[in-house]
Amino acid sequence: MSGPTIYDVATAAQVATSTVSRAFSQPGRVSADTRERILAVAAELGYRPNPHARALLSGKHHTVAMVVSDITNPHYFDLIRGAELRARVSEYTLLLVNAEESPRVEWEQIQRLSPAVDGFVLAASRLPDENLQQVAAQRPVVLMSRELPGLASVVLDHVEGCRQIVAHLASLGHRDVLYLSGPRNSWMAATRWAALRAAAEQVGISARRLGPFTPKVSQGGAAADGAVNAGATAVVAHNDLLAIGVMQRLAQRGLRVPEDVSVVGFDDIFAADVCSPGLTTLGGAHVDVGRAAVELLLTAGVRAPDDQPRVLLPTELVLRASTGPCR
Amino acid sequence: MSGPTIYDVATAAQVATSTVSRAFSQPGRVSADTRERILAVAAELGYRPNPHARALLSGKHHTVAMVVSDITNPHYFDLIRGAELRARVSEYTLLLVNAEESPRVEWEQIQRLSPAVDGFVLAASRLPDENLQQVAAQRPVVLMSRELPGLASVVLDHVEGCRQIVAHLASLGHRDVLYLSGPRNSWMAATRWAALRAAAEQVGISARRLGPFTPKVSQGGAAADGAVNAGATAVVAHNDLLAIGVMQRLAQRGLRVPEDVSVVGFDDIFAADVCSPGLTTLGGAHVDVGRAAVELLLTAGVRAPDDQPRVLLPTELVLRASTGPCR
DNA sequence: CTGAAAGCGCTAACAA
DNA sequence: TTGTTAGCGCTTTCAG
Repeated sequence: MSGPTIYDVATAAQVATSTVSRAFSQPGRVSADTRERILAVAAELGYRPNPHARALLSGKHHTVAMVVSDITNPHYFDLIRGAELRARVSEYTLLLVNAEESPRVEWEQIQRLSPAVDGFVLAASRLPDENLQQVAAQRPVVLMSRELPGLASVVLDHVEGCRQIVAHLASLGHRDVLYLSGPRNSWMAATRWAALRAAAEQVGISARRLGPFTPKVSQGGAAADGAVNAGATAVVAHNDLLAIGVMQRLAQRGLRVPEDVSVVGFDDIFAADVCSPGLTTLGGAHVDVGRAAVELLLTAGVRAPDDQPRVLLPTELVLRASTGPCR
Repeated sequence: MSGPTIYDVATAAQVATSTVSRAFSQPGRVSADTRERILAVAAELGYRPNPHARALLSGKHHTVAMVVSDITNPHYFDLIRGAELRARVSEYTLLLVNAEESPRVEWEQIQRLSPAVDGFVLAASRLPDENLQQVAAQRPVVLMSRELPGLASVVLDHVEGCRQIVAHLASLGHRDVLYLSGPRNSWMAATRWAALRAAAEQVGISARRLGPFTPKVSQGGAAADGAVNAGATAVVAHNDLLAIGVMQRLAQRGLRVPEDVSVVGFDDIFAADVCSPGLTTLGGAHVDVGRAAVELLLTAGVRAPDDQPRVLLPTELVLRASTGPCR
């Protein structure tokens, strides 16, 4: 059932359990040959250290929990991949949990896992600020795609990215952009809208907003109809999924992209490259976001609460066929 | 640091630690009012049971590890989602690990995690049969997208699916199908080839094979060139990613899909629906595969080794524009 | 450099 | 129904 323990190894190797323990955790503090003998015996017996027992005493679990606000969204998979990658490098285990877009579920999961992990990386957390602060008081936390003063975070530079989007659209002659907004409690949605609006003002064009929409393909229909009704010449959808849904509905209604309406998305998911027309979208190294978040968590050591790093990764406006000159 | 323990709760509630323990794990075996008092005190103190301590003694970890052969492949996302979903229902934690297409990494990860989880679900495992048997000897295991006598498994019915593909192609007048094969150590690749071949024979057309190819978009170029060189009129790619890569290369070379070559994929990933032409592909409820695998694992209880369930889920041939009459 | 012994937080007999 | 008492497998003082 549950394999050999250090006792078995100690007996077989004729040493004390503590020596076996040291042979594994502090190789320096055991003489070379005893250690060798122990390792040999351990290997022969098929001994595996029990992570639970280890964690119980040491308080180190070698585990980080990643909470994703909606595991359904393909965009998050790059974050997950990056996080998994970085965790593995340090021989940490990545625990994946889905919050199902529900702050309550997110909170419960975090509370449940809290005593068993070294820290949390939260992807696009939907928790209110106060709750985030509470979590941070218990365990190291790194936010992804969200910022909060006092907490470490990794985000793509959407302010700059939105500026690029608006500049691109303006250069094509558009005098107005319509933002199809994401979920109400999404920090990202608020950030993008603010950035879009500011950028628009700066170049002297108007910015409007519609929504919120659940950022899925299926919601694209409603969003598209709203956009048409608003007489938009250029729409910026909260993410690529929504953008693709918008394009599908537009095509269905006989409107051409980009001749009648230009469409821009966010995330640069794989589908944005293969759909037609190809979707102009704000991409970035999402894998690096995941990677950096775990990196920050693992090195969280001794940073003061008022000295939490905010990592800003560059975005990249990927131009494809969905944007064109204003009609 | 590490919150209150049952001792703190016991003291505060004026009961023994065992009573506190019972109040949480066997609510029935404690009088209603003492339990209520305990829970109240626990809540007030912010007590959270420590999963490690619990696991150490009980041997139940409430955790299942999911090992994915290549987390890069979007197809697995559905499996992951399904697994996460089912795990959550039973308040199990899903531990996600990536094997990076390497049997060695896969083996090491499994060994490392083995003492800390209740079982494994292995997605498209690349391990040789013997290793799988060894793993199964230590812990309950459920295979996804792979079968092995003596082990529980959940797979889509590719035999039937391949028959549908071949029938579809034959009905369009194709007299030959070319399978662009997946990785050499992929059970799926072998299964698909065997099924395709058998189905082709049955309807009296020829089947050929090229590869193996790493099933990524980037490999589609080589696969496409090989297919053209072989004079194929219909190709069946190991997955949608490869199929999309093939279509891109074909377009680049001025060949039309489906007029010159029909293309079929596997998995029905999101991109298959939005690429152009839309990709005909063998889909299925992948989320259910993930769900069923975890389900099987959690109910693994007392099944004999020779009585391991093999769940076969239906496939569905999704017809899109990439297949057409033979030229 | 190595051994003895005391727990980490919790559960599971066994009593009461 | 509740309390007492051993541990689960490991790390970590503290001696030797």
